[in-house]
Amino acid sequence: MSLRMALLGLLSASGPSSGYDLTKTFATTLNHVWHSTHSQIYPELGRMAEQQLVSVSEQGARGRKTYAITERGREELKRWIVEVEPDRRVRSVEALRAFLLTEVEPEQAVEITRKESEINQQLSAQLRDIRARYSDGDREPFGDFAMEFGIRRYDAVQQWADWARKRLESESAQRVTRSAKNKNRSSSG
Amino acid sequence: MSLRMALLGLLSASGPSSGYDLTKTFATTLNHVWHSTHSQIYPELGRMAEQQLVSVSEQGARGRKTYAITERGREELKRWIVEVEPDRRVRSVEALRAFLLTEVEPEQAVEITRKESEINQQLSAQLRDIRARYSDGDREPFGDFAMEFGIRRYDAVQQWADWARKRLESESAQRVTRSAKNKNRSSSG
DNA sequence: GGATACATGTAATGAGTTACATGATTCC
DNA sequence: GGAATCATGTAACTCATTACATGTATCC
Repeated sequence: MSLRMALLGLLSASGPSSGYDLTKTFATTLNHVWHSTHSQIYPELGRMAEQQLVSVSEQGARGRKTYAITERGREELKRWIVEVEPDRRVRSVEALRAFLLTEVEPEQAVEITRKESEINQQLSAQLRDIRARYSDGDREPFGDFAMEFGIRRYDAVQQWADWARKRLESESAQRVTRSAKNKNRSSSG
Repeated sequence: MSLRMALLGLLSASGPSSGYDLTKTFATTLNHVWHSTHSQIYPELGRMAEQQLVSVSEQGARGRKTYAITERGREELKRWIVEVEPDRRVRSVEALRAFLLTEVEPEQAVEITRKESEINQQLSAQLRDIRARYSDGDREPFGDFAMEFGIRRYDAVQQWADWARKRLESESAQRVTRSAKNKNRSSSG
């Protein structure tokens, strides 16, 4: 249902749009929220039209269909937001990698956390950028809460990665120190 | 591949286990990392055995099969961790709800953020608990990085929810103040 | 006339969920 | 003997990804 609700939310907030328009929004803003692509979006819009959650409000050039949210669609959306218990089952590749981090050589683990920090910093910056552009009048009314959510999540992962790298490096340092001591002991014994 | 790598990681770190054992670990610790259940785990172990990433090291009572990671499995696991670029496509119901928050009445939005904060606090506490028990000797060697990751992520969402609730409440307050002023104006005019 | 962007679709495959199904052992 | 737990499996369905497929309008 999430893809469906994301589509209804966009149609509600930004007004009537084509599948093509919606796909572009999914590729930019919504990419930080709920990823999807046209091969999922077009058939879903079709099913939603069948069920009268949206209507084809206009047919334009190049086969363009403009969809609008219906009253039924709006009701469904609101009902879902307040009534449906969110699915909290976690499936996070980042968390899994964290889980598996000690399976590889310490130097490789350090490199992974370094990269993870870098990428999450970039993603956070990307979102801050989108937010800055929105604030300049171009503002969609409902973006703020989601952007803040995304920024905080990316920042948290970045901070985790920095913490993990430091921990890995201090462990390596201890190992080096220990092996240096062993060397001294064996050469002096 | 993620389910497969989670299974290889568990077999590598905790030693030979049955599908049943692995399923229990998925239901507890790994639930905060990569959710899965027996109906996915059993067939996957079968496919992994076919491909010699694991071997059936023992057959016990009640049809119990104990799987062990093979050298090939270990290589595959390490290769995946360091070489395979993680899929960063986001699909987060929490972020989506944040996105849709302004579609419902302010009071409902406040209630949603209140609940979100509460639940994430509980999830964070749950993980801290698991970590505390691990520290008491029972320690699996590789849990720390993933637990820290999960705790930070839950805490970030909790903090977002608190921030969002405050923002929603101050907006409501402003609306109330404004409507009170309008009332005064109309009654005095 | 050719490149680019607009615009929509479908088919095959893979991953994940829910429900169904069965049987063995242990504890009381 | 009955309940609980151990233990493994499969089938139907939904959701998501990748690749294939086609055609139009605009800009240069």
